Amino acid sequence: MTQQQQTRMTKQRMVILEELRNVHSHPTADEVYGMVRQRLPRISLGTVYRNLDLLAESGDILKLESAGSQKRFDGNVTPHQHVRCTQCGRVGDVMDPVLLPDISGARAPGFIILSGRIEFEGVCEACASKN
Amino acid sequence: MTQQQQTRMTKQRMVILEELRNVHSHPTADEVYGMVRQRLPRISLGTVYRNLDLLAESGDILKLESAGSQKRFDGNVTPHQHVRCTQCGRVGDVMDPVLLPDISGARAPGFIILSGRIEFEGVCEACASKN
DNA sequence: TCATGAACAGTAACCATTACCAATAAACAA
DNA sequence: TTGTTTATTGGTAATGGTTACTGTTCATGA
Repeated sequence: MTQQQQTRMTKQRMVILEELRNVHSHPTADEVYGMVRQRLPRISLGTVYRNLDLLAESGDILKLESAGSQKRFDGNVTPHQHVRCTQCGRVGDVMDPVLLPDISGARAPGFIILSGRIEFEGVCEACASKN
Repeated sequence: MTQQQQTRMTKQRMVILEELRNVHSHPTADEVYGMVRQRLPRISLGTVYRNLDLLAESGDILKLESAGSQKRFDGNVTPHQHVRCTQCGRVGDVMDPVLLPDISGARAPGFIILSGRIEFEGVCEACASKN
């Protein structure tokens, strides 16, 4: 990971990052907690939250702020797009990114537009089979 | 508003809808509460939440689920796009919608993609002048 | 005008997240 | 290797947005 002055590579931070990179499920903080606890049973939930924030800030992981009551995290920082299940909130990766059109002309009164992205919505298989 | 069987047009629901239509600020539930309380001082916050959900479900208003800790609401249901200030969460309208590219070919393993939209991020003037 | 039950006000509960603090352990110098 | 510094931890309490509950009220159709 990107080492910065005054940040220490703790075992907890290391394991969180590893677990997140080993998985494609875009887990919530709570789910990360469950994963990490299998290797570090005494880790606290606060530590997980703190490290997820730090890792997102340093750019080692992605924090998916898109809709839903819980935030989700992604160990894959290469550019790609996401679908979110409108029923359960689960997030998946879109295979071939749809090209974002030129947004340089976009204007919004009272705002400076910095970026834009495409957000997909849909239904995951688990939810689809329930209906 | 779209009248449905077994839903009653209460004064509270009416005022919430009116206030939301009179404003372009995409308020949070709490801000709607503040606005409505000037006309109905005894309304409860729970009533505001309940009606915002019902109005969104009936399509009379928009619930902006996009990132941020608080949900925001929009009385303008004609198709348009939004910018969100990454610092304060404020939401603004994009003037001329950027055309969403064809997403019919988008694939995501384990998901059925139903829709896509462009989300803008930026900084609002209030936050920009603070820096 | 009356009867019915959807919706209300007020309040408690919920849940994801953040803050706090004494104890621990990375990182670096000696 | 040992000691010092202080970022980070575990455990827990607090926060804040939202939802659920309950007895009361009032919109609606007969």
